Amino acid sequence: MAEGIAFLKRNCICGVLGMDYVGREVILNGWVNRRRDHGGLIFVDLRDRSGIVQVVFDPSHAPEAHAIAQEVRTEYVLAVRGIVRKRPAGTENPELPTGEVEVVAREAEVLNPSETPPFSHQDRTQTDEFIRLKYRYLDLRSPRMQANLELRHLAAQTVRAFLTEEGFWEVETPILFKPTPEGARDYLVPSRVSPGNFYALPQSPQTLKQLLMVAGVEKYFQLARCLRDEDLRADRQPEHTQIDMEMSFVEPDDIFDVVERMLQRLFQETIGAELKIPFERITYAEALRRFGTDKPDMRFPLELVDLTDLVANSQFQVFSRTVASGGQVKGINAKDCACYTRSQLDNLTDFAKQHKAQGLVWLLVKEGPVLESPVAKFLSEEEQAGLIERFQARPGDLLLIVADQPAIVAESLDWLRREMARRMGLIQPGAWKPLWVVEFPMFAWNEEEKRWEAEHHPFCMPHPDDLDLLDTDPGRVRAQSYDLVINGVELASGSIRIHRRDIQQKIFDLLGITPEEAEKRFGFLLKAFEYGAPPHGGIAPGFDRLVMMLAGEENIREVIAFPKTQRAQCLMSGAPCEADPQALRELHIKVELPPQE
RNA sequence: GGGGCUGUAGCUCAGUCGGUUUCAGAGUGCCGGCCUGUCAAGCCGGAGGUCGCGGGUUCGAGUCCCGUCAGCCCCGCCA
Repeated sequence: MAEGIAFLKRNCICGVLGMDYVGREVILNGWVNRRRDHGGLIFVDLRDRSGIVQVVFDPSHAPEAHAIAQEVRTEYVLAVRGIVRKRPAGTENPELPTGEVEVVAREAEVLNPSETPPFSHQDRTQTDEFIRLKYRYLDLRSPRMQANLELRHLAAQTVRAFLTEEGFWEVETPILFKPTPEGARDYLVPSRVSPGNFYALPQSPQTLKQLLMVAGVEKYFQLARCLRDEDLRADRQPEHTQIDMEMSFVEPDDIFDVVERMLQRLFQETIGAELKIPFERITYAEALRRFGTDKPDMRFPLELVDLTDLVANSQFQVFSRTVASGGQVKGINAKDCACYTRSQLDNLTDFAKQHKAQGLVWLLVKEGPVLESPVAKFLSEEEQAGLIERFQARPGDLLLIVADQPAIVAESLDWLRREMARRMGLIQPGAWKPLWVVEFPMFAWNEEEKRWEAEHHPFCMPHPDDLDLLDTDPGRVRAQSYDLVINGVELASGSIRIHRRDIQQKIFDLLGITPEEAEKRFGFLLKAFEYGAPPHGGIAPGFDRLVMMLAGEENIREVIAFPKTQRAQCLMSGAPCEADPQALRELHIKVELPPQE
């Protein structure tokens, strides 16, 4: 081997060292995690991916190695040859997995020095994310990020192993493709050899996986990168990974079954958590009625109670007028919260108003039970008794009521319900409550554009009982679609697809997609469906969100090696950046920016 | 496209009412010295700042106002 390249190569890793290694000579390679210079003895905590071990440099035993240890600094890459020995009595470090032993250095070699790092994961402070992202390769050295990367890897391997056992094939689909029918903005890639034409980066492999069903693959999956040019959030990146799945000859139950067992195994093998299967199921309509949202957090009760009929003729006009104008009156019972102070109640009212409610009616349940509230005098005895009964209220409870149009009642009470669960400490740490939400509406009415839109996507199969409604009342058509919600987070979305040309045509008609447009956008798919498309369906659990959940992270960036900022930039590399003029010429692209001040 | 929070030393932050012996400060890191059992080593010393950037108000701005840039959170959008 050439001079300067040969080095003291490791034959052991740091994290495994323990009493069973005592007396052995090992060679370790790693980074200087910390150095403690006592003038005579120097201690170096050497770190590799597996962990940290203390190396002792003693000038009286190995002066040359000691001299090198004097020169090294944090994050230097170091090779050490030495003897593992039990630490002297009283100097063991119980905080460190390898803390019973240490390595007495005989020889050391600096494999590479390091600049002083701009920040250290050993600081007790939390480094600003801007700095972490700029030096992401340093940030990824932290135990937290290493653990997240490993967890993500383990999750991917578990999913692959499980689906392989179930007979799925992993098929890679192209990244350069056509716009997908998902409704988000596409990332476009210009074609050099076909001037003026563009690829779209896939928002999902939706059409391709359906083609794989036509192709007879029967069970497909892919850890698929999905790209959408939309604004970012704590749980949204421009590129994310889905466990994309599709199966032939299935009904929703078949898909639920395989996903439930997959997640059960995934939670078990990554974090040792037990998911009970089958998961609970409710319809979209029921979710909205009971929780005000299509992704309810089932870790706590606080269900919405409907009072609309009870107060329809109330003297309290906030209630009766709302009902008369087609609105609803609903509320939640916050058990044992009647002790809330006036300022706490005002604070809750503000919270409800921030989430679109016009106001919040609160009633304290006192001994009797009787209701205490500024509005109590407007409520008849029957109404008060009815409220107490309907809320199953007991002295000490706090009733929170919103009267408004149904959508606003749902939204504000959903927020209020989650906020009260937080304030009341109703969420048990480590609780997992998966839930299938089924039978989403097929269409949503776009008021601005005065037309129907697909709630999921246009290849979603309508509920068999609702096929007639396609002609008469599209708004009531339920889709054979389903979401998987865990702890209030939407984790997967899927459906049974349309494999019959006549139904597909009807859907396109309703969505206002002309035959010409359908031909242009998905002609390749429709054509394929004419050659014996099997009944099929699928689902796509969001892999980043899953890992985020398993890792207990609040932010998707913590489980992605090189994430982007909210402005979709990579602070480390500076992407996106200007293109080379020559490259633009070859692509026949002229950049025209808005005038600058 | 909109709302909110943040921006002061490499990093994490304090900086009160606009001034005066707190106005360029602390901890940590860094550099140097001492130190043979530390593990957040210790002790002594030192260097280090365009207070994000631009403009304005004022006798005087880290501090007040306007604009702008960047990061984060949220709404819209989207999964």
